[in-house]
Amino acid sequence: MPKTISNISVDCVIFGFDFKQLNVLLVERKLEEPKSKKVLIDDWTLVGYHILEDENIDNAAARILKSMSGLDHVFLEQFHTFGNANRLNNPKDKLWLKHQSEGFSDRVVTVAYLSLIDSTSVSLSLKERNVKWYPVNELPELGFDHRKIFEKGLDRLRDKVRSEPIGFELLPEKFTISQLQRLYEEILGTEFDRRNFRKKVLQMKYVIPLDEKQKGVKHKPAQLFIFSREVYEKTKTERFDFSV
Amino acid sequence: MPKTISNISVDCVIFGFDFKQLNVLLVERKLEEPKSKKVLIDDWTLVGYHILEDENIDNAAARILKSMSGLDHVFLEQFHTFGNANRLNNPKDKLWLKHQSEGFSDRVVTVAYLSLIDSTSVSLSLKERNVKWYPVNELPELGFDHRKIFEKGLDRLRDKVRSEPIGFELLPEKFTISQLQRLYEEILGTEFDRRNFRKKVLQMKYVIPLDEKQKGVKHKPAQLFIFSREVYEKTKTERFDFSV
DNA sequence: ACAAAAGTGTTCGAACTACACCCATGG
DNA sequence: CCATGGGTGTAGTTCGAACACTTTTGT
Repeated sequence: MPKTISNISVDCVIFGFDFKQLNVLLVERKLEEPKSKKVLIDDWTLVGYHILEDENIDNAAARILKSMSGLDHVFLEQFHTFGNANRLNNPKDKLWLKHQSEGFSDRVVTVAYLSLIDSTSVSLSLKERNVKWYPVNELPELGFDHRKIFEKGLDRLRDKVRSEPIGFELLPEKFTISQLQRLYEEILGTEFDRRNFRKKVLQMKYVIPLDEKQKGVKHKPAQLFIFSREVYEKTKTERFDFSV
Repeated sequence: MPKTISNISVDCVIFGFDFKQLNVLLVERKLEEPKSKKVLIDDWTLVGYHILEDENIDNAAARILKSMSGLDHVFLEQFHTFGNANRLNNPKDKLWLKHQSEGFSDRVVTVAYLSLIDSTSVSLSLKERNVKWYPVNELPELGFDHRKIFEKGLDRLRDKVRSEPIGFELLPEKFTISQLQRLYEEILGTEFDRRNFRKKVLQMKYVIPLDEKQKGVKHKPAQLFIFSREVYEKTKTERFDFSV
């Protein structure tokens, strides 16, 4: 294992969408008393790790994301750095850090990343550690200050999704308009009128209709679309608001 | 001097507005060869410093901001963390760090903050170190990677100003509508129609007209307004866009 | 045939754009 | 009295909200 920097880490809030719910990827954190097998810790955390010497922090996040999901080149963006002096001070976290004994400091600043992945393209079965998708509304107990980090990541996702077409990162390459609508409704916690939503999406020149339909559904198959970042970058315009 | 953490720092991009231009606060970085008086370094940096042991990073930023401006309780928000492994690797920066000899690491991760201050309420004259407002379009050479940090801070300001009423932080408590307009035009680099801008601002219930006019101007004195964050928080509504 | 989701158009009000003339003050 | 910026209204257009029925497929 290459040497790490003891007081700087990276944590990733990785979102996925299964066409029903918005989910976040968590890793189980479990610690047993060696002899008695008494469970000392059994909760969940975001995926994260310390950065390596001579490693850029963006690269550290990409490395960690890849190690968990197998994915490369997906949406990954820093959103906040958490550095309160006492953020790892609760007993469970101190116990965990002591047992890890990998030379981590007890004053760790962590840089948090938002990641959006097409969870249909990922299978988690291979992992040694227990890794699981949890619906964002039904999270288990989280270790460290990861509840707070998660909340801020979700806030950031909600903000960004409102002003930039990043929702597509959570869908497969080809998607239907109502999948897109359900995604936005899940993220924002609202409902949209189907006709108006469709009208709005069809105006977006970067959402491109295919000559192709859904298959194997037991209702009228929907048309498939792809998102073109290229068209988006070419046609985007600035917008002035600071709402009334 | 209390002990600092050698590899974590804070840098503040502090914006001010003088009713003509958007400015940023810089500190001179000067180093002379002790004997020959030859100037080895003479450039500028953002204001920043290492965080202290047991100090929250937000508090570090507030401390640094106060030490430079004398101001407390102003807009201050983390916007990005810069942690490339080689960010302090150029010769001037290495030289500077060596001469500082305060036990700083050569691999420093810095958490950058955006700060908006009413520069009419600040006088810089008292400072020992050379501190100066520079128009954002006429910056001198910046040390370290501070040019990049500044650019990202300005981007963030432009983003935020579009969706939240934070521009008011750059104005005195009482301001006129055309001061507000000039501010937005400076930040966004655009021009607005005077009548439409006024109409839009008057719709905002959180911009409150006073029974008071400008004094000492050699034209028709303008009405003064104040911004009410309280009214804003009460009346704000979410907005869905991801623009066409 | 039925269940399930896809697809489609119109009307109304709100908001945005463009645009030109008179007013109050200091010098 | 002149220079400077303050203050005002209207018409045309675009954009968003509300709302119901028909179509296609699998079972």
